[in-house]
Amino acid sequence: MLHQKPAHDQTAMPDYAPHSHPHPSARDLIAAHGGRVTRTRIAVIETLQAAQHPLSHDEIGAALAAADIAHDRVTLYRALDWLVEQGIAQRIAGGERAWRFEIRHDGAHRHAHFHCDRCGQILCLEEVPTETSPALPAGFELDRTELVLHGACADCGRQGAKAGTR
Amino acid sequence: MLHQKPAHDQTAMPDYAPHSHPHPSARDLIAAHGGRVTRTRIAVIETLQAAQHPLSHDEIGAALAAADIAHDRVTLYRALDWLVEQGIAQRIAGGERAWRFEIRHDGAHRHAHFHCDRCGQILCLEEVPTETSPALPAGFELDRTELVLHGACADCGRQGAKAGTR
DNA sequence: ATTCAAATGCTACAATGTTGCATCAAAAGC
DNA sequence: GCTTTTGATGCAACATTGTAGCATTTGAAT
Ligand SMILES: [Mn+2]
Ligand SMILES: [Mn+2]
Ligand SMILES: [Zn+2]
Ligand SMILES: [Zn+2]
Repeated sequence: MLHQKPAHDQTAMPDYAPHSHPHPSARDLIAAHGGRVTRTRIAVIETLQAAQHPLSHDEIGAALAAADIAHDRVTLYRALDWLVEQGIAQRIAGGERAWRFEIRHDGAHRHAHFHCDRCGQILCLEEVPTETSPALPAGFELDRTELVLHGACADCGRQGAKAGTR
Repeated sequence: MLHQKPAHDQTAMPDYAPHSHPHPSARDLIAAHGGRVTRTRIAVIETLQAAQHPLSHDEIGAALAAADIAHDRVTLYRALDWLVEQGIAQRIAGGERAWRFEIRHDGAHRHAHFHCDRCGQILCLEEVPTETSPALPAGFELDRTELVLHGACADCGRQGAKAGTR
C-alpha cells in the first residue's frame, strides 16, 4: 500500500496543469458515459487528469487516501476497469508488472512514453507521437498504438553506468 | 502450469524456422557471455529461437517439460532473468500482467508486436520496424524502443464486434 | 419517500514473481 | 581423472497484483 519510490511521490491532487490541455469535468465525463457519479470515480479521474505520468493502482490509492476518500482495493480496481471500458482512461503496461493508468487522449494528443529500466520511472513524451498504422494481417483491427522507449533516465544514467538491465 | 489458449500451443521445440533468419548455437551464446552451459539455459534459448511469438514463463516451462527437462519455477525465472541481463533475450510487457520473452534482435531485425486486447494473443510484426529515436530530455539514454499495436485479431474481430475492451 | 440497479466493501482466492538457504554440478586447476 | 570453486539449481516460504462471490449501501429515477 505504500510507495516504493519516493521520487515519483504524487499523492493528493496537485494544482499544476496536466498534459497542458484542459480537461472536462469529472462529473460530466462520468454522467456522459451513463455511470453513477461517485466520490471514488470523481477522485480517480481528477487524480489522473492532474498527473504528469501514468499512475499505478497503488499511487492512485495513495492519492485517494490523501484526499480522505475512503475506498478499498477492489473498489479502486473496479473503478479503473470501468474507466478503461468506457474509453476514458487507458491501461499502460509499464514495467514492474503492474498496470499504469492515464487519461486516454484522442487523436492528435496521443503520445509515447519513456520507461527507465533501472528505477522504473515512467515519463510522458508529449512531443513524440505514437506512429500511425502500418499494414496489418487481413482481418486485424487496430485500436491504438503504444510506443515505449526503454533506457535509463537522467538520474539513473549518471550513477552506475553499468547497473542491472532490469 | 497449463496453457489457457490451445491456439498458440507451442510446446517442444518445433522444427520450422523462427524469425526467418538463422540463430547462433545456444551453447556458444551462453559461453560467449561467460555463463555456465546448463540444460535449462540451452533449452530455454532454443525454445525462444524457435518461437514465432514472444513466450510467457508458463509457455516456456511447458516446452521444457515436453522436452523432459526437469526444472522448477524459480530456476526458469532465474534463467530468463539471466538471459535478459545478458541482452540475449528481452522482456515484453504483453497484456496479461505476465512477462513475455523473445530473443533480442539487433538493429535491422527489430520489429513491432500486435496485441489482441480480447484474447491476449501476441503476434510479431516482422515488417514493422520500431521507430527510431526521437528527442529525449537531456541525460536520458535510449536503449530500445517497443512498439505495440493494440486491437482485435482476425478471430476475435469476426465474432462479437463489441465485446469487452479489456 | 420509495424503489432498484449500480457501486461498494469484505473475505477468500488465483496468478505471477522474489528471497533465503542448503545442495548440486560445470568447468577450471591440478 | 580427482579436487576445488563458485555459479546454478531446488525447495519452501513469502510478496505483490489482480479477481470472484456475495451481502450491504447508495445514486438517481419515479
Ligand atoms: Mn502519458
Ligand atoms: Mn517478436
Ligand atoms: Zn531511472
Ligand atoms: Zn484475439
